Amino acid sequence: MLPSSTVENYLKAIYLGESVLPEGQRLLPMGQLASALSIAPGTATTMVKALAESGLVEYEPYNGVRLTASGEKLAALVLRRHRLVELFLVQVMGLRWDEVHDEAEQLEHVVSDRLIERMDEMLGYPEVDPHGDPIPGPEGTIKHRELATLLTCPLHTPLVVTRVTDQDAAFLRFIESHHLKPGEPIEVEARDEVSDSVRIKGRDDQRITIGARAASKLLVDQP
Amino acid sequence: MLPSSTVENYLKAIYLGESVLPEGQRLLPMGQLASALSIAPGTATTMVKALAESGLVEYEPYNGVRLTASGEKLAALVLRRHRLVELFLVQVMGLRWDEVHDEAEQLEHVVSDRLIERMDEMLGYPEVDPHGDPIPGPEGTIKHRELATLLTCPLHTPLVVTRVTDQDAAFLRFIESHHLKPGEPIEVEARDEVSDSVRIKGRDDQRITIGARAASKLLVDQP
DNA sequence: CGGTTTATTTTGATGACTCAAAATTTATAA
DNA sequence: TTATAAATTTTGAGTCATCAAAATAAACCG
Repeated sequence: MLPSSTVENYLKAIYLGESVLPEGQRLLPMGQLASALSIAPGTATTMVKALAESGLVEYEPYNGVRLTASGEKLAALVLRRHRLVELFLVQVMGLRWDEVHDEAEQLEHVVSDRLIERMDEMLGYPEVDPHGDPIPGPEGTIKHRELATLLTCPLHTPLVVTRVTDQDAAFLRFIESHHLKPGEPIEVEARDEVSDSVRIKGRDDQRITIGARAASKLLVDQP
Repeated sequence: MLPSSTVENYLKAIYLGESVLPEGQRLLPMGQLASALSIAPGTATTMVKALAESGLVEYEPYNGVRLTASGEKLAALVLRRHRLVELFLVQVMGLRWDEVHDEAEQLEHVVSDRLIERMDEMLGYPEVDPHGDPIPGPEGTIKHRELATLLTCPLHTPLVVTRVTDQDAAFLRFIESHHLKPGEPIEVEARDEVSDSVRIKGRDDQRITIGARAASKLLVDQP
């Protein structure tokens, strides 16, 4: 039984949802899953029970859902396809990084293993996609690094943007126009609780202040 | 209302089915449609009635179905995506011509206009796909040429294979291994009713005899 | 603790697509 | 022309994925 696009989307959403959960917990609440997929809560419950039947998830009524080993592998493979496709569309097809997410969202369900491996080869076995998200290997193994956000990183320290965890096209264009794409050097000059903002020194010592919400979506690393 | 993959497949099958019909007729029988799509005859009837509701086809009970102008345009655009994708997979991705049909069968339903136009551009606005099938333009216009098959072409005349109208992978590999791909020079030496076969002189004067069934799938043109 | 809010699950229905098998129509041929 | 064969349509049912709204459980708070 190969999984339907719907099942793949559920697994992917659970995978991504789990990874944002506070340490320890690891059970994704149904409400969160439902809103990630833009479906009614009742629908999520029904589908998750079916996924549990198939051994792809563990389901605890009223508590939430988590992937089993096989569910996680499947989810990682969907993510692998998604991210390789994104990178391919940018690198080979010359599409803009803000327009590839939606396209990949469709392609991830139909692209064959054969084609994906060909893309992987053409791209030189890359480790991250255009947003800095890690690309799982062909076996579904993912190497993930702990990165600080602009809210948690040290101040006045040279850093490099390495990941942008939001696929909204307008946000991505904003990031690009201010030279904050993965790879760009950056330094946090100040954070202010009251104004809910972060001041950044970027390329050519340009200053820019962004909201905490946006800042939390930029992950940085030591250069 | 954008058409579902299912609707696209019906329109494509009707389009292709119509084109093989004996002159004049132009009404595709339900049975043929059903078997082209590998579905039960009753299912075809039901769906076709729905398509007629949407104005995509004309349906005459017990006689068959034909595309309306809008249905034909939609079908041509599906075919455009299918054929551009096939050519892209061969030319850019380096896949074999016998393995791209199935992949394109999936991709044709999800690939965006943006991406298709990009492929078209990268390929230099090609007119035919790897099997010699014509690629409809972005408006759904198709330029089609009358070609003879190996059963109808003149004997002892230099010709060029220009189209192979069968997507079966084994057949395509056979064609390739005997240098009968589109572009190859060829000459029909003899036809024999009794043995139901055709003798061909190909590249380097190599002789090969194939069945009439197979011969009817090779279209040729004056060099 | 007890009442209220919030999250989750259940219930009943729907739409798109499919099948198998029965009923019907059309075509064929003796 | 009339019986038989072949093609087509109808009928009844099933699957998958979804929703809205009612019922229930859990969490929160004064």
